Amino acid sequence: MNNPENPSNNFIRNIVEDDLASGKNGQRVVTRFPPEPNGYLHIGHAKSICLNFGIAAQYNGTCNLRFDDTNPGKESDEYAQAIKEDVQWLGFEWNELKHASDYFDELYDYARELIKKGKAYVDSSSAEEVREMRGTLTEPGIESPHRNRSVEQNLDLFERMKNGEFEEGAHILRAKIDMASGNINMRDPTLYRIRKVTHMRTGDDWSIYPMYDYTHCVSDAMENITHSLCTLEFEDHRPLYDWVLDELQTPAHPQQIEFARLSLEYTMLSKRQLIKLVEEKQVSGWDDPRMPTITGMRRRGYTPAALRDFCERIGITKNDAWIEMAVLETCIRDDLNEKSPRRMAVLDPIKVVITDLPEDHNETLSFANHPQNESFGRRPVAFTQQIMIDRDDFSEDPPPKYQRLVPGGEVRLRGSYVIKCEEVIKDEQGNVIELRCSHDANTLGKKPEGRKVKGVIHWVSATEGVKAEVRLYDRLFTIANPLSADSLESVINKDSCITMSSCFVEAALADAQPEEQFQFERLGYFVADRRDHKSGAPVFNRTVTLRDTWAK
RNA sequence: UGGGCCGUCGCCAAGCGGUUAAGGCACCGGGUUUUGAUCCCGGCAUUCGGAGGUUCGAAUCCUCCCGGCCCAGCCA
Repeated sequence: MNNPENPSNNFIRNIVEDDLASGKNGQRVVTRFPPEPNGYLHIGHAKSICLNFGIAAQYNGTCNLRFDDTNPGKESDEYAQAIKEDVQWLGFEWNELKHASDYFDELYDYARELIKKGKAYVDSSSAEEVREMRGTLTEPGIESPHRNRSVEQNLDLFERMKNGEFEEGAHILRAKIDMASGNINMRDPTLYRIRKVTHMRTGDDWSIYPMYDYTHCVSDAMENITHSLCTLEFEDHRPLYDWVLDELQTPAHPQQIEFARLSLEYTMLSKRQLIKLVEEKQVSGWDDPRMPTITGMRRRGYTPAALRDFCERIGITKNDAWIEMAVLETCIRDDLNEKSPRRMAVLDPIKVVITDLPEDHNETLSFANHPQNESFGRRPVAFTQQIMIDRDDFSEDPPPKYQRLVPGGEVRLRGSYVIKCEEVIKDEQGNVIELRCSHDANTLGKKPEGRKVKGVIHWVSATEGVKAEVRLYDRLFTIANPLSADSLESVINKDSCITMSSCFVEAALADAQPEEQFQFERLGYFVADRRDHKSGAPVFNRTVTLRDTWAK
């Protein structure tokens, strides 16, 4: 399953393979990823993107990117541009870039065909009346008084709707199916509504816009899609998808197949709710590194390869599955472990003075950039009399099995010498402000003689290191399913973003480029922030911590 | 209560009438290690929501029951 050469099967791949074997679509596999450009893509969309583009790639097919832009007013080119960027960033190339609005003319003509066949009619009932006549889940609906208008009258009204002669809400075009159907989608669904707003592409050309259920199947057919993959909530819409294509002489009749949407613990993948987080400024924007959006994850330092691996690992089924965050984090670590050069950074510094070294001591050490891969090369690291270590790596009252620095104890400075804590300096409040240590000059690249020193801690030269800001991110919510809470606000993790503003990083990090990724040894994987990082003022985001098996 | 769908290890997920019921994550050991990281090795479902039935043989077929999800936008 983890082997890209041999991906685990899923029921959709099985269907595609069966179709290929039977010659159903003449050996063609054509899929599409059809977002509405009304928001940013999130990791749930990534699942769909990987599925659609992945199926196409695996079976020598093609995949289109199609914007489902049938609801002007909610949609914008800004979103469309962002979606294109996200899909490309994830590593996919679409065959054709399409818009549902490309088919507005054909859709209109097909609607006239439906009217002529007596399969569609203009209803002049109000929205409320339509709702009342629809019935309920358990009771059938009743037929509209306008249901039996003549073809001529319907054609005339529909044309005048198109010409903008009526106000919004005055009429709708409905399919004439079955008001008593157990499937509410078949109770004379709306095909067109009047909307007098400017469309992102067609401007004011139209005053009627087709509904999703009518548009999607026709668009799929126009593009000769073979397998139209969508999420489970559209299962009930499939009979309508098929009804429309059965009534019309479209070039093809694609097969709609539904799979379960992604649910990821400790986050939330509802576009509506995500918009709220942005608007209410619970996060800094769509690309806040805590957001489950593609752009947010990118800024967080998640990689395209890791996200693709994640989508492969979680599988495709019809089960309502909740994926643990650990799966995602493992994918990120696996990729970054292999690809990230190592560096040292101290987030919460305590000064350490090596008292048995001259004040101007400055020794250049050579560090491997990757412990398992020599091709990463080496870098110089300055070791000086004054260094910084992380506050967590010193304790006067250590917990059991603590392997770091304690008063009178020894610890290895990574890649350097073994030091011993001789004296603890505190301020008036009793806070530790400095440690005075001695070093064993015979431990550079060698084990100390006659004793074992188990602990290894990272450090940065206090005089040669560079100041930096580091942002520590954590899960956005305190509970696995935030939508189950009374209010989102009550379950937001207040500690999900902690800014450490007086960090010390090794000099080699001053030249990092935005989006460049590193492992800060013993701390985790970090990325130079794509917006705020400057070479004179480095800013890093913690992508994910290292796996930590030490019970805290 | 109408219609549609789903139930295989803590979390995912293969499996499609004959397998000791894959694999991943998590977890628990053990080894290597100047990152408590990585890597390596080992452990982890006599059982497939439950009960009946069909069959030489059932997670796979049938029946009933139990649990869960979706649908009443002129949203997608």
